[in-house]
Amino acid sequence: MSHTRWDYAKLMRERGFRVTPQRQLILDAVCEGGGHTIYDEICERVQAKAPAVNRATVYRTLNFLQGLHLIVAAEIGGRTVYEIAGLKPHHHLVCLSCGTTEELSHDLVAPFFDKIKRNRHFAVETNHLALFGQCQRCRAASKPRRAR
Amino acid sequence: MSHTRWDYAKLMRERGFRVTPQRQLILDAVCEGGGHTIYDEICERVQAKAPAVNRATVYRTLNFLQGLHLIVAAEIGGRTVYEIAGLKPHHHLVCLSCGTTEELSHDLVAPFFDKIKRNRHFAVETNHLALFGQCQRCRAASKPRRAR
DNA sequence: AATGTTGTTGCGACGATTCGCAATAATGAC
DNA sequence: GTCATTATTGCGAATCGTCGCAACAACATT
Repeated sequence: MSHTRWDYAKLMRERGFRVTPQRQLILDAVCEGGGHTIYDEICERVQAKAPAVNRATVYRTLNFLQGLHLIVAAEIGGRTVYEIAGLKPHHHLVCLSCGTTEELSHDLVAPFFDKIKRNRHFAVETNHLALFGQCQRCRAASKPRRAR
Repeated sequence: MSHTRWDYAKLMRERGFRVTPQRQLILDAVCEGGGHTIYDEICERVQAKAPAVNRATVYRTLNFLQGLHLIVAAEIGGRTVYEIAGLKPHHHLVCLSCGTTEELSHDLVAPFFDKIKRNRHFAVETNHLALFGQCQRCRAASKPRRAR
């Protein structure tokens, strides 16, 4: 499991938080997803091992883990997706016509963030950007934006 | 009221939609906010004039007005903020330490979107981007990220 | 001005998410 | 290992945003 690379237990205790089975299970569940994982998948994996874990606990823990920067969240297609943090930052292009999402490498984004740092002295930390627009195919077909 | 510049009534009728008091009130309410307005403020202003307007109608109308590009929405600090569209597209830098938001001109962003179009053949339409990070002052003071 | 058509609204209900609080259990001190 | 402290959980209730549907009202036609 890739998250064992960071000593998350130590990190939590250092800041006065407690390491609970629920938190470990939920962190594992996000990890098992590999890439993007939605709330339902997380709940499913957690409850397979511990059916008694409460819905509210899952929500609270996901926010908590975000606060520790152990996981990151992004809004894609109206859903919140989670993934383990610390991987290379990456981004998404979401088509407003057909709804598909493509990956956008950080290499293309980094110079833009650098420019903001130089011009505005603001250090962007967003590492999971979602940009909306029209993909190549839909643009060629000039498909209308679909209702959301 | 700045939105009277666009003949929104004509725009609606041309596309087969109807101009209702509710839609006018809600558009006014967004307008009165000047800059960013959240749902609660809109509701408050609308219900001051017409207490019977339903919650669902406000939500539906806000989406509707977005569809017509009369208003734009953005996620800032976990809240959805609305403002009158038609102004020059602009963006925001939100500081994770002190919570302040600065404006980011589209001039700085446009070349980035152009690059994406050239490289990925994807036409970004996001006209209200929010980037998170640390502002100059907090970076100098190396303030920690505040809890959310 | 009266009428018919049909886009909109208000309502109630639903699932999703958050919140307050008492019970529980992780942690440090002994 | 036992105990005290208090962060965290589970629970139920409250809130948020959306949906289906019947009643309503905007608008074109006459």
